[in-house]
Amino acid sequence: MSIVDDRLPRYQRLRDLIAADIAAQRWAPGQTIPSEAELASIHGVAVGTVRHAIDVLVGEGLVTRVHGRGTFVRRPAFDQSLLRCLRIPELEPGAKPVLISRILERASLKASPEVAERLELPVGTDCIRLVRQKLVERRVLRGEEIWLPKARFAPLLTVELASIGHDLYPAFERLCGQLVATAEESLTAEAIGAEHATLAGVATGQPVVVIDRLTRGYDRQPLEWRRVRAPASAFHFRREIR
Amino acid sequence: MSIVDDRLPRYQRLRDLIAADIAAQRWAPGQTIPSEAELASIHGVAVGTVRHAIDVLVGEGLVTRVHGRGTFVRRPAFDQSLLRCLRIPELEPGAKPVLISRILERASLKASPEVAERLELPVGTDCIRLVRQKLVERRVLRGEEIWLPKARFAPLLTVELASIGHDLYPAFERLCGQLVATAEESLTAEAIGAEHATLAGVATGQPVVVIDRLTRGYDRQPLEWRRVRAPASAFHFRREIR
DNA sequence: CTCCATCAATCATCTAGAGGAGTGAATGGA
DNA sequence: TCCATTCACTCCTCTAGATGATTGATGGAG
Repeated sequence: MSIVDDRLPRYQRLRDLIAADIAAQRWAPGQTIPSEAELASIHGVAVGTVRHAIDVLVGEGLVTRVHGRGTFVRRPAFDQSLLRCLRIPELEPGAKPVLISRILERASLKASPEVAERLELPVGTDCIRLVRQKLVERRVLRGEEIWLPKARFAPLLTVELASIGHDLYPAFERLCGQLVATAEESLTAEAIGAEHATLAGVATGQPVVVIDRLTRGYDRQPLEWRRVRAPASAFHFRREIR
Repeated sequence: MSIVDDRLPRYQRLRDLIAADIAAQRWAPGQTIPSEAELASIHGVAVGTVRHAIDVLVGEGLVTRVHGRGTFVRRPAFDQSLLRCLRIPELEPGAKPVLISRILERASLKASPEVAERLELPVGTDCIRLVRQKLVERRVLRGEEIWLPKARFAPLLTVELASIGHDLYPAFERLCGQLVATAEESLTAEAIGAEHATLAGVATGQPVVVIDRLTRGYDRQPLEWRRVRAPASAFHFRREIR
């Protein structure tokens, strides 16, 4: 797949080798990779060079170091998702709100040109479409339309809806063996059309934020395309510029 | 101001020292700091430790390294601003659109509770309020309301409006000697009220994005609080999650 | 059983170098 | 004048260690 370029510095080549091993799931997410001393002796370089390579991987978010324990393959940080910028209404002070999800539709469909482009598939490829709401205490937090390539996610069509659960990514892993590695998100806002208003839980014409998410596996292929609509009033995003 | 903590590792202390010198404008933005070898001999540490300290500063965006030339004090990257996510309508293909700004109001006012909180000033402190539009070929791109502490920005009240120019931050520097170091931005969306619709160039009730920006100087004090409204249809933001 | 000291494994910090590679200015010949 | 070479300066890569800090497991004392 990815050939290591001899002209690169050693720490870069080492980074590529380790990254390839992670991609090949040689070490599962949450588990440690070999210790720095081990990697140094395996690859015949100094520990400093191994540290440099791992520094790069840490910067890229592929691994995390824990002092005294080891270096761990990291799961992607979905707590940084734009979806986390949707304020959850606090019903009772102190009570932890419970997020429920309700799947309203599940169907096998052919990829439209738009879906095909997003999922990087030929038009007409078999796909799965899920329509889902996220709820907090019976109130709609957001509405979601999800597209998945059927080839990878066929089990989702046949299992009981209840067994999918409220979080999709664990289900991807449990039922279909698909691990999420990265995601790209984009954000726009619009006045919601009648066709989406009910799903998002707002009145037609109200302002909503539209969050698109494309998740990719460790092989960099698209796994899921999702379009989310939520009331604009609930959305608040912050960032720092330096 | 900031006391260097002896318990911290050397590279961290060194980072703090260098950062303090940058904050004190000992080296101007765009200029080099002393070479790694020099810093090592000045502070009596190994070059590796200096490199580590500078690695941290690079990660924080305070400096940039250029191979063979030196390490430079960096200006903040405002090309990452959310304001850059506003699509500029392309009127003629190939033609580079010209951004014009028009100051509609300029006044000296007392800080309201909200303004005071944002600028971290006592309520009632003298401030300057600017109301401004950004235009592309006579079309409104966004509307802005800007608050500045009068103590730092008094010259802006008396100069000719034309001499402020289209970009605010160069004017801050040129006319008031104020350098922008960092900014915090936040984003929400709403249906625009009648009081802001004209400024933002949209009809009342249309969806707009609201971008708040607080800029700070190298002394970490707030310099400017700005609230921007722009048509939601023009806004598009992307990010990657790893 | 609980608490605490010990210990091995692991990452973190730091040193002191050698040699490589990119940059820009000075130099000198065509 | 123009261009290639040289050279000093800078950051970059890499080595081979020593020592410190953190963690989790183990085993003994109370």
